[in-house]
Amino acid sequence: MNEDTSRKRGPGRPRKADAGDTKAALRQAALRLFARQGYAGTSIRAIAGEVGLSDSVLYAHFASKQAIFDAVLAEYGPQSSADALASVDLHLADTDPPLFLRDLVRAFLDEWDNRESRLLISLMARDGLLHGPGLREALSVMRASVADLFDRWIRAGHIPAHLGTPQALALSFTGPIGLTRILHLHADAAHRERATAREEILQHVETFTRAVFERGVPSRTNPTT
Amino acid sequence: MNEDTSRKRGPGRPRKADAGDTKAALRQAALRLFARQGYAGTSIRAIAGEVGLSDSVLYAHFASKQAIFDAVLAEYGPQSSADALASVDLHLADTDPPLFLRDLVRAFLDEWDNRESRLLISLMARDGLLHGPGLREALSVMRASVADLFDRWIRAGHIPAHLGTPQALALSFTGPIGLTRILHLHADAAHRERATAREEILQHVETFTRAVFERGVPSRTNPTT
DNA sequence: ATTATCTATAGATCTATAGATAATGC
DNA sequence: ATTATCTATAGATCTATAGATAATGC
Repeated sequence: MNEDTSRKRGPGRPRKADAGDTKAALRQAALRLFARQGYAGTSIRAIAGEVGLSDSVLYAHFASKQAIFDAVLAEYGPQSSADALASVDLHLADTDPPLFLRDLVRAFLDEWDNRESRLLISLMARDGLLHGPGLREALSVMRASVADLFDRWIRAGHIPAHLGTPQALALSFTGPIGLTRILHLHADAAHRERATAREEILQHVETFTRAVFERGVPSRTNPTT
Repeated sequence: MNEDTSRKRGPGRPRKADAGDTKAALRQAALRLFARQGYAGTSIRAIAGEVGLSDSVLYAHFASKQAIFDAVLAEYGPQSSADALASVDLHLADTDPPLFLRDLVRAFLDEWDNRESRLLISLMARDGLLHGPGLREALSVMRASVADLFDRWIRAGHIPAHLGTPQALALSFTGPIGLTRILHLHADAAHRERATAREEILQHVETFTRAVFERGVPSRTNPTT
């Protein structure tokens, strides 16, 4: 996608053929290195080196090291989760809530499994970003919208009212998903680890819907030894 | 507990009265700084400065910077959770599982709310320790023992067998707890944030037990505000 | 003699800037 | 003239070591 790094560079502006989007390449390299080694553990030199350029090139594109980090976060940071939501059939939310939740989670899992999402998780697991205001707000918005769904389902009789508040249900539902994402869907996780994580999340969704939704329950099963 | 840092130090071994446990003081300072600024973001000098000593003192107690980090992890790192388990009445596990779970979680919450546990969480939210083998193994052991409980309860008829495997139930139960701990029970969290986190965890436990346990509709336990 | 601290310093590395160089676009 | 790169370097800071200094314990 980018420059031919095997060709030796000299001073001066490169030929048009060698151009490419240097700034974007630097941002991507910075994301990779920040994710693996953290902010303080990543040097300007290392970022430039990844792209095959001289150190000082960074300062032609960004004002400072911190500015690079900010640019990375702005580009890849906590997004609105509109993408994953858009791919779900919202009609199901009223007709078949368990199926709707399953589809919703599947859509998020697809989103979370790609390389950039995983690099973002690795990045956030460093430099204290897990405890920063950005994630807190993103999660707060997310959980509120899930709580709205549960509120609707309780009032429609799909969920018994005595189980808990919509907010409590939202935490019980999203908690295992969020934890598993943070712990296992990161950049350094092997394929096997990620596959297991996805399976466990889907099993949680099944367990949760069977335990919570009114209609999914066959009348009474006697415990068999 | 430690030295009187207001007194000016000169060269040479300090008077006995000023002694204190320098190595422990250095470990504690290192934990604080590593938790707040990460490994690469914390200098030998900063650690020594926290204790009010000269930089090179570190090398009288530890072989290298990395050795300090390792010593911190060995001292404060992922412990066996024996402490929290010991304080719970194991007899309840057979007679009143929901009450047992509530007590168990309360014991963990008390443990997790102290300063050192929170510093450890902050430390792990940096330097990639959330994705390291240490935590993975600790969590694996923990989840397996919770799964054993659920297995027992399913076979004793306390939980319907159709809801899910003991492993799935263990994830559904521990997930929201673990996520909330990681996100909110850290060193920089305000008192208010932590109190809310504890409440949410306990609400999840109530919701979960009501949804999962067979006898879980003695409906009016008590109105929790 | 041993221990625990200090000062001084070597050598590496880091961020950032200054100024040179060469291709581009007008 | 502008843009995108380069080389060279300043100044700060970092880890680690060497050697001095003073209290302790035998």
